[in-house]
Amino acid sequence: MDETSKVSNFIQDIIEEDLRTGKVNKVHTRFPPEPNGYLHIGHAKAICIDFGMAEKYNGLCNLRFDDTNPTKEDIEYVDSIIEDIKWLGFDWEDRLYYASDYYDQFYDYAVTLVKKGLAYVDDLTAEEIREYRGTLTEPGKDSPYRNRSIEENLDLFERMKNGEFDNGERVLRAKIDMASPNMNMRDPVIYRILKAPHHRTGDKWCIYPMYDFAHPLEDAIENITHSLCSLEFEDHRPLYDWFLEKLEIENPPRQFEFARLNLTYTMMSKRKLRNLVENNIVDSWDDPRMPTLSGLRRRGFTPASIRNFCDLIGVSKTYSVVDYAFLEHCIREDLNKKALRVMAILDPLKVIIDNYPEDLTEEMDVENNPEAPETGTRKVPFSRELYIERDDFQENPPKKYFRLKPGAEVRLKNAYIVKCESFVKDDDGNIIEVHCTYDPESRGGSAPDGRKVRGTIQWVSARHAEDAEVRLYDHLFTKENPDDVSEDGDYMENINPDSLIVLKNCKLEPSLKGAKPGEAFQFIRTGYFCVDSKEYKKGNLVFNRTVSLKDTWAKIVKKHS
RNA sequence: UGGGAUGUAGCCAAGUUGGUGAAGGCACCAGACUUUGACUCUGGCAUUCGUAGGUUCGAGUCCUGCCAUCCCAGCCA
Repeated sequence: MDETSKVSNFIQDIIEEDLRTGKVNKVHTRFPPEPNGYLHIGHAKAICIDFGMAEKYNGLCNLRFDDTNPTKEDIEYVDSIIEDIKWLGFDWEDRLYYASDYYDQFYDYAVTLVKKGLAYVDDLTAEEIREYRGTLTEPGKDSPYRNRSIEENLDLFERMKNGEFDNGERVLRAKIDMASPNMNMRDPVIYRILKAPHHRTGDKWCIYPMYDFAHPLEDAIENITHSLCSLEFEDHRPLYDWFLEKLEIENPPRQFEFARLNLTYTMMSKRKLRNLVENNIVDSWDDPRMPTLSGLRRRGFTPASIRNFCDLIGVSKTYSVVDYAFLEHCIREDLNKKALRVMAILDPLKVIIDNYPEDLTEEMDVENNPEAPETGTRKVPFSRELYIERDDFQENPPKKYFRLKPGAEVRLKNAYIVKCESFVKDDDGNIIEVHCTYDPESRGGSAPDGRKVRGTIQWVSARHAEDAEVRLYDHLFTKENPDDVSEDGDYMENINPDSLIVLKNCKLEPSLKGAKPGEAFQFIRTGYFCVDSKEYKKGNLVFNRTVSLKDTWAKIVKKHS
């Protein structure tokens, strides 16, 4: 994608070697999601690797839904997965496939195995199969049905297909080695009876292939050259190769495994993410705090930032946990170039310029993005009563506080230099109003006498301000590892109670009134924000904080406290 | 105590057949610049590659032992 892809990784090394030796002529990969949940940032890594490797070496990458378990899968997930991959910017052209497209072929392959004496129908119950399998340190033992005749197996398997048996009554197993130190080779089940309608094949089938059987075959059918998956499938590779060998597949695909993505303060398990939704810890799969692609999208992350992130973290076989700050860096880097700068006050404090005419409004010129001068400028109204950020005034400030303080000057960005003359407190001692005078000679923000004003703050004209709700998001968990829990607790105890802070009384510059979902803004000196798409549909103007700006001052304050 | 894998800075991660300098990024620290305490820029940040030995003129790269961590006993993927 960019200059960083120069850095090599072991998969590139393999592909380059294969291309060099002529082992393969054209790289062909696939991304094979099971449509049983929403895609998350961990899938984005896999997508970037699968599609990225094909792209880099002028090959092809298929999108294939691995839909071999109708009890867990749904069309809803198919749709969301397609939307998310498109959003990331990858294209599979006309190569959208489903494992269910190959059910007839899988069945034939299974029959072939039976005919070769390499598969048999087992009548053991699930419970018995588990007992016969042995343990990690003890070998398993053969099922009493292991040596049925080929004819009987053929007959039984066909009757399984015809629906003559109930769920769980019989399975088809590969005949390999019950004493193998690799559990996956102890006569794995390859077909089970599942009397459940499938979202694509309806009720045509009541037996469904297992992943281990289907995967190498669908890869072979699609002429996949490099079947990339995550580390936990390493133990399955001998089985993957076994099927291809026994079924005499020519130019068989090969499987390579890489480490999946882990992020600090984040969980990737589909099951746990589902729990968050079901327990109303978040309000949906696309809650902006979720690591799902739909959540990140709603939060304001761009496809470019996520792809760049996936590029930068690299590919290896080392178990790793990437710092969330790395993701934040990537989105800041992208948005710094793209986001329009605007002024917004999240926690307003009224400022009155005593020597400014009551009913005057001036239109101040403000640059849209200094990082992209071609975006030009806009007019922002200025008047006697303004709002500034409550943080930007302090009665008794610490040293080196450059913002507004009694008797001192500060620059209102692109407007005037003002001096704090006095302030008003309510009965509880809260500052409710700051009175200033302005220097009429400093229009635009610079003083003709050349005096230096160190602090510059944002402002919004009170009578022109647009009211809006702003949602500040933070990590969903308080611990880097959400599963770092006490004796018999679970990750729920690490939920961050402040992961969402809703601010209802925010004052925005009037140009924000027309903001649309998908537009990125930098609220100057605060952070990057976007319009919440769901609230927008309901007619509400709500901004989500994508990520804050880096805050050196906060660091200094923290260090001295 | 079976099998498979992995161990390079706080984090991610390059290190091709062993050969003077242990890439790069994030984070962090120091400084410059600044009408965003942002951005940008400059400098710093592993005498050492899990560990103990061995081979070698020379090892992160080869050999041996040990240690640590992860994965596997679904009719899930």
